[in-house]
Amino acid sequence: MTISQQDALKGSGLYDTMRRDIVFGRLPAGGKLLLNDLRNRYGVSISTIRECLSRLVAEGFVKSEGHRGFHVSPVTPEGLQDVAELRILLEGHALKRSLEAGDTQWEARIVAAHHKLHRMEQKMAAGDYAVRETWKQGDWEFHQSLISACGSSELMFLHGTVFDKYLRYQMRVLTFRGETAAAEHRQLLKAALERDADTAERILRRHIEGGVNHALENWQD
Amino acid sequence: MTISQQDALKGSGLYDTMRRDIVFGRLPAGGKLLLNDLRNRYGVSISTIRECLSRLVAEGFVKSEGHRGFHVSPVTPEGLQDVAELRILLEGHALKRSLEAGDTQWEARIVAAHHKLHRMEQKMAAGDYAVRETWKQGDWEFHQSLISACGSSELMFLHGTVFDKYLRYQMRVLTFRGETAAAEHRQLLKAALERDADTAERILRRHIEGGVNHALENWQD
DNA sequence: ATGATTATAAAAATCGATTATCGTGCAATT
DNA sequence: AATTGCACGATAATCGATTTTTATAATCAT
Repeated sequence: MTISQQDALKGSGLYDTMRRDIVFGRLPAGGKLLLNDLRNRYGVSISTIRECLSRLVAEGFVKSEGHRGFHVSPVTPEGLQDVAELRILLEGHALKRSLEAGDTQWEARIVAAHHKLHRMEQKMAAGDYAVRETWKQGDWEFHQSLISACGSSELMFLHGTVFDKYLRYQMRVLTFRGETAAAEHRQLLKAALERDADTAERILRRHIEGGVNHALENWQD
Repeated sequence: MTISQQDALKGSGLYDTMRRDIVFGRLPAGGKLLLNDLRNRYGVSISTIRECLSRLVAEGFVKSEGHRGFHVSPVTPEGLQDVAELRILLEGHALKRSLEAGDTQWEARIVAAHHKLHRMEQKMAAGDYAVRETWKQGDWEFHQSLISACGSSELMFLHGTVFDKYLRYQMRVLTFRGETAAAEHRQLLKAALERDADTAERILRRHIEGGVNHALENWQD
């Protein structure tokens, strides 16, 4: 018996879907979130929607104001700077720890993750914009793999959330920055395998700040 | 017309109460959270309880396992180390930024916050254990005030949560470490006012690691 | 007696409906 | 004409009940 599409969107499945919808802009930044609309859109009851929204509020993807409902967190240039600095802080620290502690299995993980990402980057470069989300998924997984030997689950978890907040800003930019980013990913992998923490951190900072500038230059509300 | 005590525990009021109950151990670490019990305990419906739990899950105070319910996040020595390192990273960074950017109003805030904290520390030293929670509230507010000029609301928010996770470990320790901590708070205030970032960060690290060691030495499950 | 299978009870997850709150437009008063 | 108060519609927040899932106990077969 197959699971119907309706049932697939319950519980944590709904949460994943809504978080994605926010990160990838299908629920527009700053937009009002009507409970009835969401109920229709996702085909679940108000209670289930609210449960999900509570989680997203706690993570900062959604804002709630007293008894006046919910809306997607707005995007601002300052917010981008803020989240980017936080990502540099968390990922930079975790990266250092990971390079110190990573074993051969970790090396295998980052090589594998980079390979998957690289394939997506090639498709994007070839103009196949359909893989946009898979591409960014690969991006996420590569960066997570890099820090996966840092030894702190708290840090990994926080980084995952902050990365998605950063990603939301990147997804708003229509022009492509893939070539530069791809080169930085290669350099990052190389530095990681060579356990060159200083270089890795420098590239990471450049990588993130490059994304910030690209987003600011092509800003549109 | 007065607001009844029942109604006071709705919405975000319930959230504050439950988070406090976890941090201060009234909902014991690792304990199972029965929805019916919680409904009776807080006098609200299941839906409201679940909404609140979702938020606490997102923040990491509560764990949820598939369709098998909720339990308070367990405490482990590794978890303490983990959360302490994260606090040093976040608070240390924010502190540096705050010392760079803080104006006179910020100075007034940290002096005021330290004064309130100091009063509580005196009461604790005099044996008035009834102020335990107010004391730790003052602790929280002092550290938040120190970093309040860092310019990043994301960072402040994350620190607030991480601080509470750290605090939960401290509240489990019955023996008193007040004198040492109070001295460190004084040094921290002094270094902050003198804009001596290196000293401030060194004291902060000692302050946090001191708490970790104290908790580990007096560990009890 | 032991392992597998089915009934039963307990708990979680979801839903539809009710209640409380908020925002808006209309009317009344100055 | 402007401002205040009131009523109505819309939306959010909460609840009690239903459905689904999981855990436990009992039965049956080997």
